[in-house]
Amino acid sequence: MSKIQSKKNSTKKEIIIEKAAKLFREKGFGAASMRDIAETVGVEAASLYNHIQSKAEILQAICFKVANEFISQLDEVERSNEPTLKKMETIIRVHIRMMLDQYEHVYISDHEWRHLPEPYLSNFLNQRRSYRKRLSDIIEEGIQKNEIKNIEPYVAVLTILSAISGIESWHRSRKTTSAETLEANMVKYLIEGLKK
Amino acid sequence: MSKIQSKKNSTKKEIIIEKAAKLFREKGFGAASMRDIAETVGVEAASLYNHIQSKAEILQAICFKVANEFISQLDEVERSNEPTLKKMETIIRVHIRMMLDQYEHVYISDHEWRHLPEPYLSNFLNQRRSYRKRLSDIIEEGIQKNEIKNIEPYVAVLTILSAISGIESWHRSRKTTSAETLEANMVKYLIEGLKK
DNA sequence: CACAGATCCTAACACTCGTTAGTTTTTTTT
DNA sequence: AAAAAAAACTAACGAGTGTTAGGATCTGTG
Repeated sequence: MSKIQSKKNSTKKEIIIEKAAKLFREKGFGAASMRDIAETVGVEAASLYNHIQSKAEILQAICFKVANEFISQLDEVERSNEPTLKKMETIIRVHIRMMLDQYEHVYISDHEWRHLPEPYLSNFLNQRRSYRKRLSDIIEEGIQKNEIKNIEPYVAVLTILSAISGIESWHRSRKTTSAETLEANMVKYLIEGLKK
Repeated sequence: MSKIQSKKNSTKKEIIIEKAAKLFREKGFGAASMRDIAETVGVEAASLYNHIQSKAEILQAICFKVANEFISQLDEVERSNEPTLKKMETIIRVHIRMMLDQYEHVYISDHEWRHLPEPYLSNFLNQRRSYRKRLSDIIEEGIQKNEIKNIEPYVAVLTILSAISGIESWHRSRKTTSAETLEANMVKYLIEGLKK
């Protein structure tokens, strides 16, 4: 049982996941081969299997790490007793910053989840549905409390999450707009649209 | 020279493109094989090559058809002398309806363009950059004319286009929200966010 | 130093991929 | 009905896929 040196193991595993993430984002999960990944790690393809079990496991690790991070941040927001608009602003900022700071991982979780093997795929989609439902409930509560404008909550959630996921495109651009400007203006846009 | 029966030819070609589009959307360009496409068309894989030149050609046809449609709609809006807010609403509605009516093609154009071979890839990206610049110019003009709120035009464009492209997720859902409700609410959200 | 275990390598397997060649069948034209 | 054209088929190519087996090498502990 290799428990003692698990620190070194997980370190190498993390390197593999990090390099793989970059390639998955650049070329897509299907087009990035194990040999591609191995090359950027500086090793032969077969050697990767001393640290991971399969290509799919890398994708799983990325997708569920991101999902868990979003969920635990939402837990926190839900526990707080802020007004609805403040809650939504916090959530929006969390999403924007995740997109700015962990671009690679969030992008993969957004775009490559369909390559997850079952039962992870169903699991992931259930988590996502549940997450959006919770966001939608926050908005619905805000409408009933007359704190935000009357808008179909599902559509508002869809609009917000999709808008933010588009930051991917900024990330690949020549960045004439700074990250701060981007965050400030997108928050402004998305929050103004919720106000009464 | 086969020009006379070009109608029957392009008809079969269109069938292939349509079936391929469905598969590209479901499984991604890379994961959808020529043999998959052939099966849904009801033919052997090799027979496809009597009507198309390559797998990539199918992707090109889809991406550029969509791009051209958006561009020509934007031409029309630019020629009109409506106020900025009205222009933006028209563009937003065009995008939403394209997403509703031509889901499969628009989705592919949004998500699978990276698999375009050169020089089509550069071409496509140039067209896209130019398109976004034109949208951004409309917003900038609106700000200078004091018709809409002071917001970074690039960020507004990014937000609008990304939000709409998220309708993809609605399309795959159980649709407890009707298309009309979706369009009305998304327009409301995105336009309110632009108003002063 | 010697042993153990972790990590690497080479080689290969069993597929699948897009595409081409060559032939046969179906459809259209004369 | 004969000839020509279009479209289908079978078979195969070369390349690339994720993954496994088995052995070599490196690393750290006793």
